[in-house]
Amino acid sequence: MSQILRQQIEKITPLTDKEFEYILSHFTFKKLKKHQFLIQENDTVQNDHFVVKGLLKAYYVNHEGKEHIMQFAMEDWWVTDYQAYFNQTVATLNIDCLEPTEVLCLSIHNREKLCADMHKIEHSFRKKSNLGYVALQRRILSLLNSNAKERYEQLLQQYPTLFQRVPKTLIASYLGVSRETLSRLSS
Amino acid sequence: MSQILRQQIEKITPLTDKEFEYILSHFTFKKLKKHQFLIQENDTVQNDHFVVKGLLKAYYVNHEGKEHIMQFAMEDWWVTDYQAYFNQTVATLNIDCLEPTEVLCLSIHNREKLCADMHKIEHSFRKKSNLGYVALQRRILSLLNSNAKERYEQLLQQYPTLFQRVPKTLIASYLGVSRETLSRLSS
DNA sequence: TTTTTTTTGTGATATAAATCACACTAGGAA
DNA sequence: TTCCTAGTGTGATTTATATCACAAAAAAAA
Repeated sequence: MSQILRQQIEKITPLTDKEFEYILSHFTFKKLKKHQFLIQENDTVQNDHFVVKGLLKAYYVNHEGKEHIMQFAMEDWWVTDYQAYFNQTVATLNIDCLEPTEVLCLSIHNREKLCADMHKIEHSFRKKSNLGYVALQRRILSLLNSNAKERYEQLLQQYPTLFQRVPKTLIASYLGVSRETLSRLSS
Repeated sequence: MSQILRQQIEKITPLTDKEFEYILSHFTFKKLKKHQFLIQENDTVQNDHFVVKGLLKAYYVNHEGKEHIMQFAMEDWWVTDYQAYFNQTVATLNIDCLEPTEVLCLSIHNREKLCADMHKIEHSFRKKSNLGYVALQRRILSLLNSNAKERYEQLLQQYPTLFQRVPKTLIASYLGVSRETLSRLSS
């Protein structure tokens, strides 16, 4: 079950069984129902979460009550309110489950402990973070450079499986388009 | 002169003189004139660059010849085409100098060597990358959630010094607004 | 099954922002 | 100094997209 986590780390650096066991001992397991919140605005953010199974959305709700999706997270993805998690402040994002979900939770304390104890794992986290940075840059470029239709097509190409699991309304909210406009585009 | 680099690293982790000397030996120094390119589209990207002095813009030019600024970089900032740098592919961005500029260059090979040799420096790079990730998330949220005027005001608040050094035309290009619209906003 | 909620499509209208066009200004270069 | 280019402001018009409104379809709940 947690093999999916091991596989992810081992894409960057190989581990012995002992090492992985040690790493895993720093995580806790959490099971959530559909519609259940992982994090709500103003919560203190204890954990980063590795998705073992399921699908979540992390989103910001503005003063008009409008949602904007920061990220989706499915199997093999990490999700939390990173601003709050890294700076140990209060959440500005909400994260809830679009499907029944299972996650492995890593507190900031355990994360830092792991990184201090095991150079390997710090290496792996650095690499992951670098890739994440590049992915966000791509998204920014897409927002700056492309119109609604182009952004839709780019997303469709990048994450084709997402479209079978997520309603269009939410895709629209991720792309920064109204659902009506998105509906007109795909036809 | 390179003390500015040391200061940045030491915000995360203290260094001995020896350690810093060792780190610095992995960098090369480069001096550029105004309008000179640090990276051009289709270049192979050898280095990440720490700005010691000056100001640069990293931007994407689309098929219509329109520029979109991915980031500015001034003193104490890092800049390169990260997608190309980390994946050792060819640049899609251009980076050039808005002012006479001095940078310290770190090849990907030396970066990885430093990180492998010195757990401390890998730690520092991980932390930096995490902060960068959060900053990009904020920018995405700003693009999704705010109109031109709000984005302008957010930027003004976040980087007030930038506005004294960069023409409004470029601010517009960073914000994803036409220069005419930006001009009408600020009045 | 029936009922209720969520998701989607589509018309009509409003609006923010882009584009085109031109003129004015200021700072560097000759 | 004079020229020239980069930067800026502003009007007129167009365009992409948001918003409002309603109905149909699909999915979930009872």
